[in-house]
Amino acid sequence: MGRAPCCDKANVKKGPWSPEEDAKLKSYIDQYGTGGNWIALPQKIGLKRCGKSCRLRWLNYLRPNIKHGGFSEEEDNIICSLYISIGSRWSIIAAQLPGRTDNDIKNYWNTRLKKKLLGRRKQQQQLHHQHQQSPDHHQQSPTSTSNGLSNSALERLQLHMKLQTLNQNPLLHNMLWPKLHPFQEKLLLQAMNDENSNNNIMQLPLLPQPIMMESPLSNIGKEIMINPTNIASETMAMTATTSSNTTTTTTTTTTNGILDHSNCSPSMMNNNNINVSSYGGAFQLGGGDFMMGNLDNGTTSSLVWWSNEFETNDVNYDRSGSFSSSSNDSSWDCALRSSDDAGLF
DNA sequence: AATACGTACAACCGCCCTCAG
DNA sequence: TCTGAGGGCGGTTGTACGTAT
Repeated sequence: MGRAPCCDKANVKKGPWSPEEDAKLKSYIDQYGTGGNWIALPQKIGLKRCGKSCRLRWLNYLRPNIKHGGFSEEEDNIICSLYISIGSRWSIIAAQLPGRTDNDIKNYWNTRLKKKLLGRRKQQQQLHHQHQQSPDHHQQSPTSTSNGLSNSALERLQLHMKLQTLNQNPLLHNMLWPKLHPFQEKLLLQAMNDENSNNNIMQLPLLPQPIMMESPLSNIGKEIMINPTNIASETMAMTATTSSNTTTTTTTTTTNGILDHSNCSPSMMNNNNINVSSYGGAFQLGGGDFMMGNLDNGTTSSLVWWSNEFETNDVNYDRSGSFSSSSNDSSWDCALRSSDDAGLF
């Protein structure tokens, strides 16, 4: 049985609010408050509006001290930082920006800030996806990418990547990403901890050993070890270890597979460890930027990394690879390929 | 001047959560 | 414990306005 509607939709006005309606609503709430019942409110004041519509109008436009437009650089920074760490939880983000509403921030993000930060890459991706939608390619869900990550998660990764790049240039970093207020830093850390506690955390110690990884689904030893010195040019050895067996696969890359961990973001490194949360990390491998993340589509789980197109637009920088597993302890597929997009192999 | 296209944003939709009965 | 109403929230749509052709 379906839920009863909150109002009589046939007799409810929709669309933009008139100044008269605004005045009625504001005047009543100023005088009596909302009374804790938005559904009953429009009848009380003779408005042919849904209670939810009244609530939205009040919260987003009529209540005092609401700011519209004119987002500052600092606000951009806060929105971006929080989006990276907690995703599209607009109400939480709005709570950190006095006078801003979740709707306002959401609109600002979707129409301007996202384009400002990701515009170039987005265009490239759209072109690429158009290419991929040929009959030879798999159909993709409109809300997911080719590797199964949600658009939101991918955007957050892309933004994180952008931040890593900027972090390597103190001048740019300071210009574009002003230092966060200590409270904002605390909030970020808290949000990240909350997220980490609910997901697989992977430690990526940089040790002079071949790349190794264990199944994200395995309960033991979730870590990847990456050789920080030269990995043989043109080839890369990988060992995938699961809880029940170990297989080794050697694959080739089209470029020198030299890991330059000196370019890892300081925020991602701690005593030679790279901490990767559920939404991934970033590092450089042989001149190309990589992002890494754990993805789980319900039936399979895998650690995936993919490259970020560099400003050179040189396709030689585009590489991606992934590990995948179909069950907790089954064998793994490992691959690294020259590509401009990520994917499972 | 007319039309097409792009952008910004207000508002709606519907799902999920909370809580009272 | 269950159920349903109300509130909260994120995603999406509709439309007005600006710009390009």
